[in-house]
Amino acid sequence: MQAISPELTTIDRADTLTDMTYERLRRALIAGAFSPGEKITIRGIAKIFGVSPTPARDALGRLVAERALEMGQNRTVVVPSLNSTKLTEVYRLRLAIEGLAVEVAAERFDKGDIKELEQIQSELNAALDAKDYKATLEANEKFHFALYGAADMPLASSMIEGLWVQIGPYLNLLYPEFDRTRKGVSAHTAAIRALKKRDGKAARKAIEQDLEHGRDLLMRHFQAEEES
Amino acid sequence: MQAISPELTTIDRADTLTDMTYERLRRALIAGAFSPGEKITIRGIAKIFGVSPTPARDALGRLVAERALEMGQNRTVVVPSLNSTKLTEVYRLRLAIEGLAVEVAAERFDKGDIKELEQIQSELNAALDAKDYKATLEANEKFHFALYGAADMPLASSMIEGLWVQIGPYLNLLYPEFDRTRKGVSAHTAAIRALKKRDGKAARKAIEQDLEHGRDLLMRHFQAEEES
DNA sequence: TATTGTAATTTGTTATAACAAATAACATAG
DNA sequence: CTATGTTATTTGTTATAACAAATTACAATA
Repeated sequence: MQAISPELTTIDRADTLTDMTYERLRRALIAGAFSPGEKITIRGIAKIFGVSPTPARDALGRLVAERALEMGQNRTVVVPSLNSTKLTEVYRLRLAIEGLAVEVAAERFDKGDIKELEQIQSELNAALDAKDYKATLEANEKFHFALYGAADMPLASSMIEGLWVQIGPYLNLLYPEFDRTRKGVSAHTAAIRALKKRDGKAARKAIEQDLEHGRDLLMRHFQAEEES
Repeated sequence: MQAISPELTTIDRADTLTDMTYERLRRALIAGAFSPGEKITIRGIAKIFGVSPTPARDALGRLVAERALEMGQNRTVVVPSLNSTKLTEVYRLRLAIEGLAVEVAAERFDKGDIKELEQIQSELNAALDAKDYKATLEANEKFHFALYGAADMPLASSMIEGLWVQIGPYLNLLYPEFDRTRKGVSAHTAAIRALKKRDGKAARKAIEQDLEHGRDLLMRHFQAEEES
């Protein structure tokens, strides 16, 4: 009954208001539009996005379930704040899960995937040269998720996304240090080189160094802050 | 203002209907009360637990967000079914995350924690001797989460819980094979022995062997099924 | 001025209603 | 008997209303 033709595929139904509210809120959180510790109310979100409280509540519930937001003791939703303890846990998990994903992805990486990765990396370099940090962050995110996507591990991908939301608002802190040393760039090129050779262990090492570099920069920042 | 006395602590407010519906549904899923592929409706859940559609919908949304349930294309919620591909991913993640948690836990394990673990293990042995598989599964779950809890990694714990929900309904399939060889028991005792010596690597190895044993049993079952 | 008690407001929770889409049931035509 | 079109029912989505708990605003008191 299903016609096999590129013109005659199933129509994907429009997103629900809940889906759209969720996605917009999620992007806003990663972009750092809300401050850590800030309270987020159902009616407030509903007013911002022009929807009724129901989809706003659904979206908040979803974000709390995946720990992108925290449920306070009085059932008020707050933007979680990072400290060095939580940062340590996030990076231990990132190293474990993203490291695993890279290793698995390396087995399946083909010529086309490499091409795409190199394309993204040149975008990243261009953004870095232009001192456009926002574009740099976006390209960095694209790079990592293009890599992990090749592993074909949907559960791992959604876990990784959850971890990124935790630290997303803080990634701006990596600059301009990240630009100065460009250790991230060399780690990415090392990863590409390893993937070409289908060397999963080496690719994992490269991504681990990329992550550890970012972790150390963030950690230095938090420890300096927590002393005061 | 906060009085420091065991009698004068904050009153923890009662769970909401959403919380209770969520928890009951979650336990029911792990216990295998629903068949894989079965559709779960908002009003159906509402009727079962005697609540209005709102908390039922909230609970379903939460379970979908943490992938314990799947959202079908027509927005109907269905109980996910396992196959060998998904099983492979779940166990890769379990080895990575639970392995990490054990290693971290080993650093902080104290005498009291060991005592508790040995207590749970003797419960497990007794249940196994009595051929009470339900109690065995419960003790096994307690053992693992007591172990991971000591790592003090809340994000990791909730991720692990999410992975357990995926395979929960299938763990019954491990018996009676698990009873016959009792490889699980020897892996647990090896883990306890390693924890006493504060040897994180060895403890990780022991838990990895425990998981791999279970994985292999399940994998054999799925592959036999998928041939037909 | 600082603290306390009260009133007003805001908040989360839950139930209900209305609607559109999806599914099931059924009758009709070939 | 099978395939099709129609109707009825069930379903998810969304908005709204009512309530209790939490928060805030504010006045009265010390």
